[in-house]
Amino acid sequence: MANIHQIAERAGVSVATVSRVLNNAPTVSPKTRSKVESAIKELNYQPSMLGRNLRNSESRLILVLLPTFSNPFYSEIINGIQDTVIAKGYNILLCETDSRPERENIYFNMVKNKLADGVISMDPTINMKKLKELAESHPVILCSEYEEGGCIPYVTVDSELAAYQAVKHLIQLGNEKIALINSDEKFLYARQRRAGFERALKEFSLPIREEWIYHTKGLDFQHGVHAMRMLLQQEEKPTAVFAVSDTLAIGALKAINMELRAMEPIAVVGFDNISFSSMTNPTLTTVSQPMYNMGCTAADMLLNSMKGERVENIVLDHELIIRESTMG
Amino acid sequence: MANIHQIAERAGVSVATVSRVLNNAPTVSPKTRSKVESAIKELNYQPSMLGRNLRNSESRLILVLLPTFSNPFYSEIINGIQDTVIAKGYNILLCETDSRPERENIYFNMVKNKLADGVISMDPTINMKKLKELAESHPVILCSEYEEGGCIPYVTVDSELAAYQAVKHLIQLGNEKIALINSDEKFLYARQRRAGFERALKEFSLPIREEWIYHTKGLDFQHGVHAMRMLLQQEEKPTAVFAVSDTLAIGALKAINMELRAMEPIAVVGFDNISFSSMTNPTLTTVSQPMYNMGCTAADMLLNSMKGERVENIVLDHELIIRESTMG
DNA sequence: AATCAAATTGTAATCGATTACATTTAGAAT
DNA sequence: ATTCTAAATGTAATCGATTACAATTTGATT
Repeated sequence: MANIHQIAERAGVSVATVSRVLNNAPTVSPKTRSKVESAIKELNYQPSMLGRNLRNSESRLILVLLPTFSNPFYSEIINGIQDTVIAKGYNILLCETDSRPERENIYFNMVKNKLADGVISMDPTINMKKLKELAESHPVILCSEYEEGGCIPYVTVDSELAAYQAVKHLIQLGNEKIALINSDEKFLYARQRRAGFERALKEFSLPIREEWIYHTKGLDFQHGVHAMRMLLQQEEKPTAVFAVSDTLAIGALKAINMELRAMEPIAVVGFDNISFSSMTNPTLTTVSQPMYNMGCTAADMLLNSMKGERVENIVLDHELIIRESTMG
Repeated sequence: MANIHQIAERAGVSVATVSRVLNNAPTVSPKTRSKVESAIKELNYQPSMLGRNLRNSESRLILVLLPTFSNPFYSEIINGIQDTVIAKGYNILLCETDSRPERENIYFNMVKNKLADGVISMDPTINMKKLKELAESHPVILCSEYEEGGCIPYVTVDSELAAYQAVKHLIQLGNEKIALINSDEKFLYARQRRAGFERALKEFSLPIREEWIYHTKGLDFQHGVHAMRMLLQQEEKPTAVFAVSDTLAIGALKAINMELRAMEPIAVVGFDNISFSSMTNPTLTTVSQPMYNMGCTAADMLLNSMKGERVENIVLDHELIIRESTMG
């Protein structure tokens, strides 16, 4: 592959002029420009990003941290990020941390090593202390999961309110025995959704019963199945369930289908509106997060932050999507 | 951020020695090494990948092309690729082409520009001509979708055989009216799965009826729903369906549930064994592809190819997973 | 023709690492 | 003490681009 010197030689100009043509500098005469352009064509030249990146001290790569590829929730967000950054000449380096701390270090180093110009983290399990340290010297944005009162800008939805509305919906349907399938409350979103759950119960003077609150060890379908099985073993069974993730809710639906063929149905509400949620039987009532838009927003915020602008936190709107799982 | 010269100065050695320490060269004396190491610690130094990459003329990035994030089939493969390449000090640049040709060009240029050292393509819609051109000068591996008799090494499963076995399973269950929900037959896998479908029918002297073969315009659930609706409008309805993707099969299941509450069930077989396929109601009989392993294999092949080794095509084993959707 | 400012082009330093080759040092053998 | 070899270290070129600054060209004006 040719380099810039060979182009310069071929076109009979200096490397500076070739570089100017490559970067559309206005001070190149038309004749010179076309000489250079034809040399580029003849030698099938592509400027090396390696040289350019070193000189410009940037990689034009955005690091995106996510806990797992297997939750479709993240796929949509990634779509938004990708569309936004590509339009600005950036690309994304997708990194699944799998909640493994040693992976985290690899990725943090990539930023320090200048292999990435900025970071969008969607990983609730991330080491916040280290991330904050990184954020002091590099652009970082949190997407979906964030830190209250922290210094890293974020885009998210109002989880507490959404949970409140979801549970209120269940109550207004006549349910008085409502269970919560939550993930680990070390995550902020889990604490917030629980808070919304409790606010709704209190507002209608319903008791909060610990035996109807189940904490899962992960967000996979199977965890939802298991959680629901445990809830169904209670002597007094709940009549409705709010799960903090669609994957859990879909697992719960599965468990209900398996265990209770003949019994009265149990209402289920999920969270995220992943595309599967309209394919289940019954279809799933859920809180729709604007995932694609959240991705775009996070990317815009990061790009602005990289330009040195101050960016404000953003809370996007959610929406309760009512489907069959809460319609008897 | 400090650079190698500052470390050299601080440690009282030359940059060459610092570089040797960084790269674990055996010819550095223990004293010198520790001097350098403490300088590195004191200045909190991280070597710049930009400089290193330029000098070594590599990016240690692998480009992975996929048509979409929204099909979970790809998520698992990516897991395998990521685990494999990370272990060798590489990272992946995930690129969703969305079947948009202009995106393709961006990505091809990234390789020519040295922003990526090699390519794994899982995109059936890719411009094969351009990819072959690229493959002449850069390492490229095809994963899942490939080109028969082409020159680019691939890893895949035997789609024709798997489809044959899936349809044979339906026939042995007593079904004589079997429909096919296929995607566009411009894709090799679609042609192969159709061939397997036809082989099974012929073997049992069943007619191939064009009105029971539906071609979708995509792989989303909704396409499966629509396809099944069309099939159910036939005056003579099929009693079983083979869909070439789990997403289509799950959509078909949904359509069956919606349209036929009281009728005798229609057996459904899918393809891929995505995790959601065990959460549907009924659970889905499907052909399991070793997705994680396929990712690992593709990554290994690419890494070997980058080392200059010749790599052979690999066909991995599949397995028919029988679940409720073919159990009456 | 001479002068001058503006437009264009070139020279060479620079980004931060690696490494071939040259040089110095250490330690053993005489 | 001298010589020699092996080990350790240093010097400087190199990868391929960008860009400040210098130098040259152009063309209008007098």
